[in-house]
Amino acid sequence: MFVSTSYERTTASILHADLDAFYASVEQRDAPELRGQPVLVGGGVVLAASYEAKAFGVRTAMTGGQARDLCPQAIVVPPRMEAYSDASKAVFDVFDDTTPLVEGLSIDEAFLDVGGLARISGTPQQIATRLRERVAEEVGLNITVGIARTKFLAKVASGVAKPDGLLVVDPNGELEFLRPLPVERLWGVGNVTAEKLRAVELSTVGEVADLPLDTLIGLVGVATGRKLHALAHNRDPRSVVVGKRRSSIGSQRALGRKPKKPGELDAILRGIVDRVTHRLRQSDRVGRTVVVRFRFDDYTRSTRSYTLPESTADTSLILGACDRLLDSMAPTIAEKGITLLGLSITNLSDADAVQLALPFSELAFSDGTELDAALDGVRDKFGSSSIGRANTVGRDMGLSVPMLPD
DNA sequence: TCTGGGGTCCTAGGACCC
DNA sequence: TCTGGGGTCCTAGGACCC
Repeated sequence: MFVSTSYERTTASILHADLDAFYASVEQRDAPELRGQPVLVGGGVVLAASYEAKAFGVRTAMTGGQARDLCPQAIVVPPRMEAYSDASKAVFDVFDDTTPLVEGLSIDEAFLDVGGLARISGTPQQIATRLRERVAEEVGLNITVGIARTKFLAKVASGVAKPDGLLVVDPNGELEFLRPLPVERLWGVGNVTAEKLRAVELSTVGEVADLPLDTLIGLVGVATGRKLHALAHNRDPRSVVVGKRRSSIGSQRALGRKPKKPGELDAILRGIVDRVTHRLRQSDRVGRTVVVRFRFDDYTRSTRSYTLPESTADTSLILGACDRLLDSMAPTIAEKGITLLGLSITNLSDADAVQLALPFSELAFSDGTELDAALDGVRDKFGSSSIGRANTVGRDMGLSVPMLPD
């Protein structure tokens, strides 16, 4: 991982790039007859809606029924996850070609730090304009870009500017931009938190900012309270971080309400385990914690997890753990009925990494020389040119050492 | 025609260790 | 024998995001 320089910025040089109505736009790009039409991706629940559909009030995560009430003429298409994944890769290639400092947030958005590129590529605004043109020409999709001094403001800016827009937040006008915005614009404020805030008559960012920290913590909890307090005061020191890796890989399937035949759940689980372990192996990761996810007929949810003694991507090992977790839930499933089955593998590490533990008693940190010597020893022994994740494990320092090809 | 599919981060209690 | 402080790991659940 590489973190961009964390000096206090004075110029707006962080870009937040966000693909517009991503899944629906890919569908319209690939099927000309869908262009200009209200398009919904996903029938049961709306995964994405084209802007033509959004004009009727359709929103992501609505049920199919609600969406069709609002927009009966909408064309519904099934999701094509692989097409979206390919389109995402093509867009990220353009990002990576723009600056080495790219931090992906999800399949359709990323932060780009263009602070050091003035001499080579021009101002952030010029860079963003070219980026939008390139993504349109080379991938055939629209992106919206927000530009600001901090990540948070850049993301807010892109949200305000979409669709197909570009907005710069002037470093001299940040509070004027921020304070009138509705609280929902704050990162981490969803329905639940927004309701809590609105219940005490707080509706704008400025009103949240004027609240004492302790009051805010009392309303929404410690972690959320501190975060919101900082963001509402326009404090966001986070840098663009390159090379972040996903920390879980999972898959799930909605099952509908119809009664399940004997053995049906086992077969579905088997399919999900196959899919997830295949993706693990493809990305050269192994995982240690198996999380099985359940949703019941009454739409309550539960998870059951089990941590294996060692990380693995082995189908039969993970399937065995899943079977036991499914069995432990069998009485509840029999009683309530099941409508969703899912699996996540977490606690991920690199499949080719060697886990080492170095006793602290053999290390001294006063000037770092002993630590360096120990790490040199590791490099010699394993022929590795880089040391991966380091963490403390009891009285040892744990190291994850990627085994690189010679 | 009621309810995707992929993720992240935080909290809190209990077990366990030194 | 009793008390305790400090820490990690595991499990389960909840909020939030796209």
